[in-house]
Amino acid sequence: MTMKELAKLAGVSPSAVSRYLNGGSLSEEKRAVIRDAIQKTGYEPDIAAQTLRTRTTDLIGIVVPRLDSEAVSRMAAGALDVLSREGYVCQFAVSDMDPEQELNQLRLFQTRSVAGVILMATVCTPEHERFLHDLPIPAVVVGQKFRSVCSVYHDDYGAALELTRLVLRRGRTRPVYIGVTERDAAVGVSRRRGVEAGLREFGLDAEALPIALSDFTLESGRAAMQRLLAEHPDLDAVICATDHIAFGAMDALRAAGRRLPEDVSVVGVGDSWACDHIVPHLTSTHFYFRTSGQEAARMLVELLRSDAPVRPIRQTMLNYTIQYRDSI
Amino acid sequence: MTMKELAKLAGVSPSAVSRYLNGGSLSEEKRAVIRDAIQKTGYEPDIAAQTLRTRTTDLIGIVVPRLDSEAVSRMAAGALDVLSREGYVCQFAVSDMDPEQELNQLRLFQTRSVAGVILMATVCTPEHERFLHDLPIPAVVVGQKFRSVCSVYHDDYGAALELTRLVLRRGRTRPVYIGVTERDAAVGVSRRRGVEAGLREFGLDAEALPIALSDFTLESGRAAMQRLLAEHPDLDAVICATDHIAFGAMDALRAAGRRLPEDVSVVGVGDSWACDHIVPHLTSTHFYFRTSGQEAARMLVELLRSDAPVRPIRQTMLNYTIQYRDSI
DNA sequence: TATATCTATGAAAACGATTTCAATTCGGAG
DNA sequence: CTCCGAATTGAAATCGTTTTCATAGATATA
Repeated sequence: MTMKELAKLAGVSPSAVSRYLNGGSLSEEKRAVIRDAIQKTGYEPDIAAQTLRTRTTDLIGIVVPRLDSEAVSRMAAGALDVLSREGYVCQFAVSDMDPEQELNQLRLFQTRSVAGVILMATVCTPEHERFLHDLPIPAVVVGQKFRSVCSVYHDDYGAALELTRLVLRRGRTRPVYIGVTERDAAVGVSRRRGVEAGLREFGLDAEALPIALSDFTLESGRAAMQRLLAEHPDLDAVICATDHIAFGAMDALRAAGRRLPEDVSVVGVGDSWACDHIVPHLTSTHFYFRTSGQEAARMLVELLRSDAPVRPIRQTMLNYTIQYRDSI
Repeated sequence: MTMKELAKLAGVSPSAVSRYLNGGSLSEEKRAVIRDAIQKTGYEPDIAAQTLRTRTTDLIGIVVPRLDSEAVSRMAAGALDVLSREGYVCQFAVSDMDPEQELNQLRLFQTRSVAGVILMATVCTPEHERFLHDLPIPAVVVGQKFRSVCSVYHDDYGAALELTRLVLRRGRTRPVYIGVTERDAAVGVSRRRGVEAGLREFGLDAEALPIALSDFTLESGRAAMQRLLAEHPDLDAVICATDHIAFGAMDALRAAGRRLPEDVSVVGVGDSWACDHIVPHLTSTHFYFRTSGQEAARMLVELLRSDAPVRPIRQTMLNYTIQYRDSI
């Protein structure tokens, strides 16, 4: 059923139908006739023809590092929630943690003529900044702070700082840190800096903080913990960049015969649902992942709807909540 | 840059360019000229125009009950993996566990002229069967068995049966079951039936099995456990329809002063990553969620690519692996 | 050599909407 | 009664491709 057929059936011109749908000036009688015809036929306009003609879509591209991760899926759910409520349709692509892939997927989306994109970034390189800034369509970054692009991110520094204070306040003096690659400005750099700031507050030498690097998996966290245990057997606290790393670290500590939390305090970041169910319950900071996705989506919608010639670059940092549990 | 402009620049007709891109008969010289022109201009054909003209797309719609769930996100990741590798683009929609919404979202996808759909179903009603069977585009269901639609599902019955055997073989005689709504044929019905079959194998009265209903949240599992504890204080085993329910049940049992696994055995289904990290480690069955998503995607691709007039209805049941841990 | 079958090619007709554009009608002001 | 602006209307152009269709040349078959 095309608009032409529908028009013939209603005894009007296609233009009239188009005006009916898009709100042009039209007499009440025609309006009624067309309404009836649509009612009867269940006519739906063809989206491909519309986009070809109007050169606009309600498609949003979302690039995520991976889908099967608690933090990411919560962000994605938040974004999808808001966007579909606002009438947009979301296309997802996975970058597989590869910065190059992130850009490739964004390029791919462009050729699919999406109206805007959301990127859950794992890094913040000058190339990324430039690419996103020069993108001809609105873009919002989640999870990393991009100076020249709209972004929504978490208070990584503050969360790590406060967790560190919490640990040191309990009298721990030989903390170690398990972090992730420095290429990740948010998780890799900000959280480490927060920890170092916490150490300095307590008069400790931040330069001397033993650090092991891990990726985002539990297994890798376990391995990192084992390395640290070998080098610093007298450690009495472990600050981890993510909860999963902390879970792995706890495994390794237990396997090494350390009592938790008597011998060693452990903290993570992210407040995974499991924090409350492993033993001991893991102290962590709650990050509002779903909210960050929703916020990014709202930002994007605003950019898409605004017809201002120059678009403001808006940054939103979301706060966190300390979840004090038994692991310290 | 349109095809027309590109053609003029190369000194050929638009048809020639189209033939170059789609493999029509074309002389080697023209081929070279066009290649150069595309090289130079970076021309990309317009997708909207293509779909308008050819009436085909490489868009796939995927409807999931929710995105932020371990099982779902793993399935989704598997599907996305295969589909994007095969050159398709995936649009996601959330049904929010509402069977009506599942159909609505599928309808929405149809108006967006997707080439095919994957539905992660929570129920299997006659209406769903009919709707999907009558869909003019290929469809694959994941997680539920639909007789008249291609589907990929797990061996819910077998997994529940074998877990029940495991529990009873340990000498437990007063098991209880925490399940989910019977509207969910896979999780609600098949798993319960598996448990009942297990009971009968050991000469127990399946009719007398105490059952509490829960939804898919940990909190709800905890509440269900509390109800069962109140009514059957002498229970010595809890079989749970999902791992999250089991986690909640373990919380409630511990709160009630029961020792795990000495006083009560607990088992779940799904093999959440956390099974290995809560205490006691939860015995469960591993389901190949990612594989199910991949498999569904492969099925769909096959349907899309096949030009056979009549499409076979293919069913795939995936096996499971018992993960024997300390909770029993 | 004549005829039939290919390949190579561009002009032009779709695909299904929106958006000029020009024509018509209709009030109301002069 | 005439004239002007606004509201209605449909014909036709347009968006950027793909796909006939027709034609011309080339090659193969008889």
